[in-house]
Amino acid sequence: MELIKIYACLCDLTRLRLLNVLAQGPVCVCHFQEILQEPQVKISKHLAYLRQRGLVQAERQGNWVIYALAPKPSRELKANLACLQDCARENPVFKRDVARLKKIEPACAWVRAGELEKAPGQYRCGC
Amino acid sequence: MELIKIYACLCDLTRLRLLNVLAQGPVCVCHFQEILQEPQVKISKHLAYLRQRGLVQAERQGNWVIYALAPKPSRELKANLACLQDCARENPVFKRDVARLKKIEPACAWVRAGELEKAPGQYRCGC
DNA sequence: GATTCGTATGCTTATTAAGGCATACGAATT
DNA sequence: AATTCGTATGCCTTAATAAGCATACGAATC
Repeated sequence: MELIKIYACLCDLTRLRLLNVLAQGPVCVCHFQEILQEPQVKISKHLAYLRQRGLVQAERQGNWVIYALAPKPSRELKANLACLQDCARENPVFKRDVARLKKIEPACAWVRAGELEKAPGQYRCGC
Repeated sequence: MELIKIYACLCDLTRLRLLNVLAQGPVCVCHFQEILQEPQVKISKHLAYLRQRGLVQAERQGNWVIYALAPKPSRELKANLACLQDCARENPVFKRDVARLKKIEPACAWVRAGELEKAPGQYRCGC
């Protein structure tokens, strides 16, 4: 059942943090490392977990892989992500993550825009 | 974190069904068996799981143990139970459970009211 | 006191998942 | 071609969980 799958995705702190950040917009893996302060393997595996279950989408842009929330969420998923957003609003961990996101926002926007193709020789992320 | 605990409780179909039924009011274990059509051990263990994590409350009345939703749910719990109710509304499994509940409603009400004390010799549940 | 009923718990087996380490991969650079 | 960067995956260990069977428990009955 769809609902079970969703709740299974939500019952891990790392995944909750990932989804909370993604609610702000697409983010690449290295930025997640910076924001969550967690090792790359951990981030990558949880993103794979979410992707396999359809909560999240990945798109490669050069060296980076940019993740985003699923484009056409089911009713259940939409409702639960909204609920999570509501619950996360007052939580220090989630708030801190979003704060860190805002700090590196320029880099994220740059990556999201796909401008790397226009900027050869600058394939370093800076994370 | 509170949220993780909640989602862990929600990521099992049996527990989801239990909570959905409990949203209608207190129910005793044997009625759960009738409603969910699942063996007693399964029901009992999942109820214990929910109770240990504070989502649910148990009260003994004679031979029966009557379960109810936690009296003072946290903001997160309240939000997620509401979300579950919303998502469950259109699901055939959940709808069927509630329908079965309505069918045996009289017996449930009788048990809930604690009238067993006034009716000695009738300790049989009828499930 | 022995039995019955409704419920809970201990034990076992199988599945799933988390975390970390090492390594593989594709793309871009030199 | 070799290297570097960002990312993914295989393997391992450990822990958590689900399910079922057998059995224990408390309360009520006989």
